[in-house]
Amino acid sequence: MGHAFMQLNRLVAFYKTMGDPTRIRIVFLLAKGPLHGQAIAGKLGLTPPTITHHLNKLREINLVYQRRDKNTVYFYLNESVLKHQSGVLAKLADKEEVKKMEEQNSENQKVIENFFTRDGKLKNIPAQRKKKLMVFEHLIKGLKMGKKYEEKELNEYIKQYHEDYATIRREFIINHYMYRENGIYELNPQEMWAKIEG
Amino acid sequence: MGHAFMQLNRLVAFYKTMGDPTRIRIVFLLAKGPLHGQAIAGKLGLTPPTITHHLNKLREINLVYQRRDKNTVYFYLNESVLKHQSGVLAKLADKEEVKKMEEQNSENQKVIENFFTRDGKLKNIPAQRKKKLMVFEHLIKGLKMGKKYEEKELNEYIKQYHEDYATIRREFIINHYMYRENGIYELNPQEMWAKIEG
DNA sequence: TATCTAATTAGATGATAATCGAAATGGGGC
DNA sequence: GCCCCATTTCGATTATCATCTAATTAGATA
Repeated sequence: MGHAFMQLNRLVAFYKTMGDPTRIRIVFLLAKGPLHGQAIAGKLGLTPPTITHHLNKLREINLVYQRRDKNTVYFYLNESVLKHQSGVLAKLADKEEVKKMEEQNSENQKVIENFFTRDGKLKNIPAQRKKKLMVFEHLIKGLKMGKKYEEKELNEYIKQYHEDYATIRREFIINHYMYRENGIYELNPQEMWAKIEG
Repeated sequence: MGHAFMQLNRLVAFYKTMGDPTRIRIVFLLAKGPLHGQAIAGKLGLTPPTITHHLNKLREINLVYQRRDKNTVYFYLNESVLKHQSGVLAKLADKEEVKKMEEQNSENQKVIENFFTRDGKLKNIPAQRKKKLMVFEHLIKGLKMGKKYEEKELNEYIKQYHEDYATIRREFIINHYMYRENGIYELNPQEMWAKIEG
């Protein structure tokens, strides 16, 4: 979707998951067609619990899905994810792509500079969706991954930047930067947009 | 190079290495141009020893190289490796490519069946280079990675398959499946061709 | 309901690895 | 020859993880 920010966590999770011989072999097997657990265990010479373990890892990064037939669970490869994630790093080998990313990065920075005062306050919430998201992504950088926030605590945090904490807090939820569970707010791990470089 | 066999180890090493946030960030930094160690450490907020550690890992998979200027070492990204390794898994998302691999696999199997007797002896050494390599790759599967072989021991192993152990032993060296160091033979780690599936 | 089978969970073990502070290395400049 | 500086090595710490065996779940069949 052409963002100046990247989901570093997802990318890392993908590569970490693939950095295991057993899982690579499973992916090669599934590329030829779906298989059930015991078939995989048999072909690889490993026990069923081990296969379950690895299929869980592969499912966490959305690389496999499953369908049940009677007692047997068939596992399928999700090819689009494979293609997409492999592509991210490949782009770095392409000078043109790198230049594009840099431009987007500086575009982003310009937006941030435009909408924030020199001492870090948000002047106003951008009307344009793209810019609005850039601003939100900037704001959530000050929040800690995995930490649970009381609504009051979150309001205080947002108020550092802008009066209308209620609107912004709501936008965080709408755009899936955070989620709420009985009154407690937390960053959405899947949506941890992190600037990759220092 | 269109082999039915893959360097599983190398592929896994690549993904394992990239499965770390610090190293991904280093790669993103270097994609924009070379940098020296302390610059990287500064940009990422880590200490120099940590950076050295990660650059070693990245060098092991050939993803970076370095050039020295006075006291400062500049690190460069090796783009072709990045492109190539990213491509391997991406191919699995493409039905056509998978079919090609399967065909090569079965072609390979046919060659093995043609040149070996039913009880596993090698009938003769193929004249055609491509087939010859397939046969050698089949033979070295019985050797252990990392183990050091006396010449006599290696001869014995080859003799299981074929009389002319001297020729075959020499071919192992010529084609870089093994290397020799003062009389001791060992599989070349870089050339451990492993069949990916069970 | 009893039983079979495939899959999963739980728990244990052994191995690998990210990071840091402190110390060592090694080339450059004076 | 001596000091400076970027880099590297060493050792310790802490955390993660692949794999197994044993036990459990749960759907299907009879």
